[in-house]
Amino acid sequence: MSQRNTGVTPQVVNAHACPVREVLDRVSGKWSVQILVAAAHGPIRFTELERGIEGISRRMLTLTLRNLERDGLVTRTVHPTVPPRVEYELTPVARELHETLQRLTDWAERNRVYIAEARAAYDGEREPEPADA
Amino acid sequence: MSQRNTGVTPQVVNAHACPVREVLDRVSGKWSVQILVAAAHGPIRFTELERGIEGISRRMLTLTLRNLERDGLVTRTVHPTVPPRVEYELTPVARELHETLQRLTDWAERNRVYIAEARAAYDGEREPEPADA
DNA sequence: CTGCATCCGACAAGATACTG
DNA sequence: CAGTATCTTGTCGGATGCAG
Repeated sequence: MSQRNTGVTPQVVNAHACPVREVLDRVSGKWSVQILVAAAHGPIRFTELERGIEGISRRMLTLTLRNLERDGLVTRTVHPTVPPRVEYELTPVARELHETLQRLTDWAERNRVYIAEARAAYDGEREPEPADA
Repeated sequence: MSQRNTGVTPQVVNAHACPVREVLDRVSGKWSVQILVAAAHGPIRFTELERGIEGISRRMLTLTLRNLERDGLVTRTVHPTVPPRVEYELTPVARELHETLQRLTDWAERNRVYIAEARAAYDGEREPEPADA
């Protein structure tokens, strides 16, 4: 109970009725998906992820990685060399997820413009003073 | 600039490099998906949603609905009757999304156990004192 | 019935600094 | 190189009350 909960994962979470939310909660972290994508090409090192993701902090990288590992989505392999070398790799399950996410991407791509326009239209109706200063 | 931002939507959002995140951000709201699901069967009224979703507050229902409307995912139809009657319905684009989300659900269903076990195992390794009080 | 405004708590995530 | 610990902040979401 005195767990400080350092971040990211909803540990206690109320039982989800809906399985969709269950997935989303797991992937909804700000960085989870990007890590999944970055690691999709094959084993990748901590620092490579850090530099590859642009904007992520060490903390969030570690945290998110831990959660993915916890859920069995990535494996962590420590090579006991002189300069520590740790590699992360997607598990088969995560690869499936990655493919599914791909579908979402496709949807996003297809409808990006539609949505952007919908937003613009909606926002435009409410702030009808773009005339000038 | 003096927008108070009442909640939910990341208005200003930093340009997302990754389209996946774009979708997720749009759907990652705590209630977005459930509303999408609830409305998938056809036009549905505000109160019906409120009672059907269990646990959602009026505030969040309204806000999430607004966002979905803004993104062109739901349509809002006001029937000018004596007791106001408003119906929400998914747009075709949202229906596509709904189908895609279905894939995610399937993935979740298939691997629910796997993940649960992975978690249990991971957590178990770190708290090896379940002996007794 | 449908919806907005305000206040407030919880938690994810950023910044920074320190270690094996 | 690969983390961990602490502090702070931003934002989501809950509670409540008012209104067309």
